[in-house]
Amino acid sequence: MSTAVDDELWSAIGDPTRRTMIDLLLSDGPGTATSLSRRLPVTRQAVSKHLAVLDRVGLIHAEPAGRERHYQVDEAQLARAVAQLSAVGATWDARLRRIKRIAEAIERSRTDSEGE
Amino acid sequence: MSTAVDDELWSAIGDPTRRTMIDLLLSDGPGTATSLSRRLPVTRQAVSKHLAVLDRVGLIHAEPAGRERHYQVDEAQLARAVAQLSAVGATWDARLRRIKRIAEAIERSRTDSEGE
DNA sequence: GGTTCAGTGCAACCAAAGGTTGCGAAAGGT
DNA sequence: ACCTTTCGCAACCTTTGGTTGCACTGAACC
Repeated sequence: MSTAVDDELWSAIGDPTRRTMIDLLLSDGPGTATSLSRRLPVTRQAVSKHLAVLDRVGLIHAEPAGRERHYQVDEAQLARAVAQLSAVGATWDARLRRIKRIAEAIERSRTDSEGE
Repeated sequence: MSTAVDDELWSAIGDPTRRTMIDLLLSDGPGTATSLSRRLPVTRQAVSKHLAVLDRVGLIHAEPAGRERHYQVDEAQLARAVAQLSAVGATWDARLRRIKRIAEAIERSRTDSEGE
């Protein structure tokens, strides 16, 4: 099912603000806490905390540049996260399909014995 | 990007306990707060709250049966959630690929001008 | 060199969410 | 009738996302 490490990644990308931040870092390239906060409805400090969380799980890494800290997405780690997303999706999808097959089988056997 | 409705679905399936609950409801069929709590590391009340959350966003629905309340996954809604999961995954995947292409292009132009 | 300005980090504080315990109420089995 | 099981509600604790306020540092400008 899901391990502790998986849950860390999940909870990291589960937050809507952090998802948007990853989106921004991917679409606009590396950015700082201040630059990100300008494009988000939260303060710089909130962004800074989120960056710390994402950094801890390895989804991004910082690169000090003078007085700024440039954050950048770790592509390999994000690829891993995406893989886990699709894995859960695939699991649920498969179970939904199985349930549907069973439901259809029941429906068939019910209509088969309808004339009794 | 992400709408408010999307975020509701996300935060619903973002919680590890709720994800496991959905897993259990899919694999073992309908269940009650008590039956689920027996297979989870949390109390019945915690499970009950999660069930309420999942019910509010429509991912599951309850069916009162005597003194019990049987909860069951809403397949259509879960299918929608899965679609959103894979949508985000696909977006990030595409951006990762684009970044990789750009990086390779830069690498090429760098090695081209290496002999100067 | 000193002043000023933008970017950061740290600490205190607040509200919401996940989790717990304790209790009373209602449906079932004996 | 009694006891058990399941549930819902309320109070409480802890974590987390968010805020404000302040002190610090690198860079630019005089």
